[in-house]
Amino acid sequence: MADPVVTVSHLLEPAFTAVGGHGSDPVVRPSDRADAQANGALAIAKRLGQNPRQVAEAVLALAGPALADVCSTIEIAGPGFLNLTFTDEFLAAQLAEAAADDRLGVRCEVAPKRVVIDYSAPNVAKEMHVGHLRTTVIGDALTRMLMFVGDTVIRENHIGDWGTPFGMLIEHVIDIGEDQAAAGLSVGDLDGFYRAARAKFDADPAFQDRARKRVVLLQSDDDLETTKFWQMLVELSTQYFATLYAKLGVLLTNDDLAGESSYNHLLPTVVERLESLGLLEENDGAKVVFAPGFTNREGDPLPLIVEKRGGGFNYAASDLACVIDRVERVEGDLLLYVVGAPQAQHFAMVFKVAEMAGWLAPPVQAVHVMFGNVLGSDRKMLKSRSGEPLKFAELLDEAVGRAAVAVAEKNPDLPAAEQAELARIIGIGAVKYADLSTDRIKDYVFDWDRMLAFDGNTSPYLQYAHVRICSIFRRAEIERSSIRDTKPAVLLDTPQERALALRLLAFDSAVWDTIDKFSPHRLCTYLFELAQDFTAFFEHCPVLKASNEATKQSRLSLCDTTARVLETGLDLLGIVAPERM
RNA sequence: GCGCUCGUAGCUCAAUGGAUAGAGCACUUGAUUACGGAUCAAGCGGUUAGGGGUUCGAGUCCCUUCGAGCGCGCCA
Repeated sequence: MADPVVTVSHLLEPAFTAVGGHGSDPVVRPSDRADAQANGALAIAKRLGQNPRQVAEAVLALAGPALADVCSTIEIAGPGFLNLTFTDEFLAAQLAEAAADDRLGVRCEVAPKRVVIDYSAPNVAKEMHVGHLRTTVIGDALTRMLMFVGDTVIRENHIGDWGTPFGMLIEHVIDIGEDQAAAGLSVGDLDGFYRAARAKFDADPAFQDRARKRVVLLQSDDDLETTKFWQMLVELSTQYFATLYAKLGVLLTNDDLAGESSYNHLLPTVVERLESLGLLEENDGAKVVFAPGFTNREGDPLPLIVEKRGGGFNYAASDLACVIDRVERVEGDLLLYVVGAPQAQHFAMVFKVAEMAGWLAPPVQAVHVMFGNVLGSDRKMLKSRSGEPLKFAELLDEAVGRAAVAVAEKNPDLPAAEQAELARIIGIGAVKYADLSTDRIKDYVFDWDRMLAFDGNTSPYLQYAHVRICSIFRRAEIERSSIRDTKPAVLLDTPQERALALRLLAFDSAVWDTIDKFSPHRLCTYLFELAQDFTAFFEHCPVLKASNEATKQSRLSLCDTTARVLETGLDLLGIVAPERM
């Protein structure tokens, strides 16, 4: 057990209290009712079997003198709560320190991790739909944040480029001719192509037979013609994906592709290793591993099938190979899988088996970063007007189109090219923010009007706050960087300035909070609150017409720091902060 | 049947086991000769699905009932 006095001093350490937050035992945080509240005394009281109020008083007696310089008031509030109110000088000093930092006061991980993050994962020769929106947007935001705090992040786009549908798809290519297939696929009509193949497969037994034989040829890996057609399908699809990623503005490129097929060579190894460990059992003709804790419909133990009856591999084998590859070759120590919630049981079983086999062992950790569905206003899976799954590309186009209408209305004088770029920034930002701003685990309701509104918790509201700051500097013809160079003293004379300063200092804990839980909505909430604090400041505290020069310089500094936090924060979400809109 | 994830204001959503459960939208009322009104200030709105339990303290953890969605061996 830790010495309670040590814990107490740690708890109230001024540098720690100012930013409110991140650590193995965070017990101090910003509060609306005081600048910081400390409630760790209760935990200590519990351990020692003492009265919480007495412990709080003891903490106060111990820490009070040390805090006298930085706190204007320290008081016991409630049975174990300490309320700390910081002095303006202390806050100003903390803010100056944060503003001078490229990371705006966000501390880097002491021991950077090597993170492998698996996200997006569309299927070859299949259209991306809204389901891919969440994994792509969430995965990308997490990637940016982990990189920001110093981790090494390896992106892997586990595209579906293998499996039984490819027999059917390749036969369809052969039927309609290579050129026509290429023409159809390159315009991005992946669904039409897939549907045509599927229809033939369902209707024509002879075609089915050809498709099955073609799968065997593909998997035997030595039929040049089959491989050529397969490569063509993969290449055309990935080119199409790349255009969508560029449109969406995510970090993924073709360099990040790590399709299922790339683990084929490891599949026999998976079986061999499981076999030699004695984990593999024959069951109903298949080779399986029984992981404890999983049962089927009848209440019997549920196996993870690694090798199918008759010798084929399925995605469980592929995912196990994937774990081996990511741990042993890539040397990741944190494996993130940004995949929908319906896969929860699958990943639980794969991780369990990987643990049993010793492939996943501390400190290496695998996390299924799961997420809920995107719903329409009817609370059912989001569909297009025609009732089909909404295509990713259509969704992005509509977002940009809707934003373009608003941009044209508000900025009629801007050149067309600039309007178009703004529409893209605003439309795409709105889609991403709508997705990121709610708890990923829950389903969320997709609503065009709400996400593109300029008020409420939306990206346009955040972008607008940034624009207003840029506008101040533009009007005054002051370079933002010049404020950073002169480093004026920050004065916190009004409640709005004080609230803004405290919020700016909480950027660090917002980022870490988000990373600890892999929950981007926490950063969204922070940025929204920051934008609200800023607009309140903007309304009440004239900057350029401040009553004296010192106040003006101070407020310019607050503006610049706010703009940088907004810009940086939005960038961590994959959203651009424009200078005008 | 078993399992997973949910259930918070009229609507959309927040809330590390901590103080009087907070925002936004909508609605009502105010504010502009200020740096972009794409705004701000205020009001209205709650038995956190129901019931037990653990705890100094529960929206949060445990049990249970109800409701919703999704999974449950050779697709991925």
